[in-house]
Amino acid sequence: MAESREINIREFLANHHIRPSQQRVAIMEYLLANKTHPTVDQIFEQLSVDIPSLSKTTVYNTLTLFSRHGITLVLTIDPRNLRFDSDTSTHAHFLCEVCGELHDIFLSKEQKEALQLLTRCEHQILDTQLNHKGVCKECRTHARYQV
Amino acid sequence: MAESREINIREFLANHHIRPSQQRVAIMEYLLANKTHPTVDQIFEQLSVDIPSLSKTTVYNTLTLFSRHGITLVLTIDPRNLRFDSDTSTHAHFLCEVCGELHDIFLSKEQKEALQLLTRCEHQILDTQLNHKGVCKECRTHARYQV
DNA sequence: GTGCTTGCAAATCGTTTGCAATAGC
DNA sequence: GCTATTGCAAACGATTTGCAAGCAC
Repeated sequence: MAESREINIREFLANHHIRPSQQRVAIMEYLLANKTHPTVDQIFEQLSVDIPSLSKTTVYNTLTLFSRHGITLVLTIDPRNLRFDSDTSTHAHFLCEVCGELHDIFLSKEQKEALQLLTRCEHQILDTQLNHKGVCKECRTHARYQV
Repeated sequence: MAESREINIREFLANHHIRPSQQRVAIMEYLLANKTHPTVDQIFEQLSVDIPSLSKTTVYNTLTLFSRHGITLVLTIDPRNLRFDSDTSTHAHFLCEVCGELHDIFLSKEQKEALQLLTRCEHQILDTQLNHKGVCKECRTHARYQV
């Protein structure tokens, strides 16, 4: 299982003209398995367990490489850290200002069409991000915050 | 002219329960006059000419205060710096990855309705930002960049 | 063996914090 | 006069850079 997945990832990277080093495969595998928009630190901490020699520089290099090749998104919604997302399909994001959690907001067909209408302008758009901030469902219902 | 504008800004801040200190008035005046989504550094450099004692800490404090009171937006589109915007009306932004310029994208009535449709979800949304990145009109036509 | 990739250490730089001096109601 | 605000200096922390060692074709 894990082995065939790794082979798929190697092929996936190779198809995108990215040499599939151990580190790169591990990072892409992590991103695909953890759709939590991890920070560089989170990726680094987790993967360091299996790859003790891993350097944070390599994580930065790899994520920059992935995003240049369009197989990873760099999310700028969180002013504290960059966040990374291997889901490059059309969706929005919601950052909870109470718990800091970053949620995906998947869009209906109607909403995707609406977004389509919003991605036309005089400039050449290469990337669009729809970012919401506020208080997430969990934090509201659990009333973990004070006004 | 300048004097009456300053008085208006003092009143504007007072109406929002913000004590109108010299620095705060100057920063708000700058933001209203320069709708270029300036960084903290740009605001600081410019205002330092007239207020030599100004501290960058005060610029940070003031902008944080303004955004807490909802009279200024903190834009997170540019991963390099926070950007500030005194135009809190509904509009999108475009960051040119060639020249670094941050442009306003004003929306048609239709587009505003489309965005309205996109700002409904299970969480409590307090702020929404629609961010585009790519190559701006000027950089495309002047072919200042290489592929 | 040549060039790409990695990883260490240091540098960089935007932002935050602690605290004493100051200003404004 | 009292409290809110300012400004300095230091700390912090995310990201970048330079470079030497290692790896893969």
